[in-house]
Amino acid sequence: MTFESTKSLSASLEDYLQAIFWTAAAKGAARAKDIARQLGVKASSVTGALQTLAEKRFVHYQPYEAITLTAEGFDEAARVAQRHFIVREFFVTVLGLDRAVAEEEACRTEHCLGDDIAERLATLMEFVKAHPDMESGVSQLLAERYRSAEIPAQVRRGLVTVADLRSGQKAVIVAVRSGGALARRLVDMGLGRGALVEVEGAAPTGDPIRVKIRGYQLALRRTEAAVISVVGK
Amino acid sequence: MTFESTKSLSASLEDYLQAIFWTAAAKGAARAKDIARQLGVKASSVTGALQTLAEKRFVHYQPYEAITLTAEGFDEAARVAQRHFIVREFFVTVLGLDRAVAEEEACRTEHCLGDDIAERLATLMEFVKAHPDMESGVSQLLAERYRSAEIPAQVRRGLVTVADLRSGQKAVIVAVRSGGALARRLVDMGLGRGALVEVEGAAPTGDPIRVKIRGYQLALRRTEAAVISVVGK
DNA sequence: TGACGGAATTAGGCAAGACTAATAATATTG
DNA sequence: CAATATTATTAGTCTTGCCTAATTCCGTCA
Repeated sequence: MTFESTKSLSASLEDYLQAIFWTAAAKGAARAKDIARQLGVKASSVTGALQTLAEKRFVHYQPYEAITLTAEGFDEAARVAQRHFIVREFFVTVLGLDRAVAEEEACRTEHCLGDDIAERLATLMEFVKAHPDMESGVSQLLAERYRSAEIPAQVRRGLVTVADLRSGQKAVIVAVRSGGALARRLVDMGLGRGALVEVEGAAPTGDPIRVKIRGYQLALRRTEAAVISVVGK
Repeated sequence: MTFESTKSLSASLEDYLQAIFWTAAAKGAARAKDIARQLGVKASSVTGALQTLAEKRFVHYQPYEAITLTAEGFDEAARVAQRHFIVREFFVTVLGLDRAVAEEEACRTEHCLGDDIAERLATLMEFVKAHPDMESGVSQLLAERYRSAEIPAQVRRGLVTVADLRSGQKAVIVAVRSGGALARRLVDMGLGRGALVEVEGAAPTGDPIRVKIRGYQLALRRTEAAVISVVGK
């Protein structure tokens, strides 16, 4: 028994499908050469990919003839292209990325996001566009945070702290951002780089926060928790 | 001349690094067996990956001994883990995804998003949390749109239409969502499934929209444009 | 119609990353 | 301390996806 056709496509095959999609839309059909040029691969690689896609019934392929998509191939290509489009527009309009950068990132992201997420992103984008105050609020916050190329590394450090974790969550400490005595005291308590902390709970006010580290329980003031940068699990 | 260490890691090696990161945080060091179990691979695959990671100076590795991360390995692992965390939390808190689904999607997405985008997502998430009206507005919109599992396919069709495109953008038509006479008229004008349209411009009011199709220019009323589902380029 | 040039295909190689099977090292335990 | 059990490593295979080099096909033009 042979399984000659599987539904799911690799990132690479999705790229071939998209190249055919756009070329066929513009010219009626694609030639191997067009595809090779678009994807930056050699013609022989295209032949191989076409054979695989034909086995999976996504393209009409006869050696030496023009290539077109089957109905399933068209649907599949349209889905990938739609994800690409939505993700890129989201990166540009909501996250304020440069168009060229967004395009490049979208080329990778289109292969790893499900349709479901792409649709939700589109909905979010629509919502943001419909509320100009939010659009400007977000873009202003992003702009002031990423004004300088130097900033991101600083921001990254402080993005998530023990104070941001939910009850029951575990995290690894990556830095204690505080000079002098406080930092030393925290490190002495075991709260150093690489240590695993688990948030046990917090008082209703959110202060203090009970954490567990190396088996010991500890109560941290919110101000202390907020200087401990972590990576959450 | 040999190049024994390259900076960039494959998705697979990033996974190994993360597995070591979490295990080492919990137990001080990792064993090949732990890693194999976490990643669902055989022990022999782990050995291979460790050799590669050791060459790249991301892990301290001596055959048969416990495995720990180097300083660079820790940084790299923390960055991947941070992307994972941010993306998952974004999927859950902003996009309203189920935690389990979000976790799974994050496992793939962590490898294809740049740190820059992850940070911007975190900023957006922070903004949303700080504006309860936005949070509830988005979640309400998402909830009513994805109430039923049947809906997504319907939604997908109508997500992007000719009316949503910017001037100069190209797109492929995937469906004309209109019964009877209008659909027939549009298809007769060449606006059928698979056709490439290019938006030439729109009147200041956004109506009518001038498009080019197969070399011909055409003016579409906004109501017409809005029933033509496309995939944007 | 036959020869040429460009385009496409085949054949064979290489790297990554998984696997199995066999072997070697370490741990455990009587 | 030796026998056994567990864990890790090596060796060799398979698949995917790219490559180069050699060959084959097709259209054009003299």
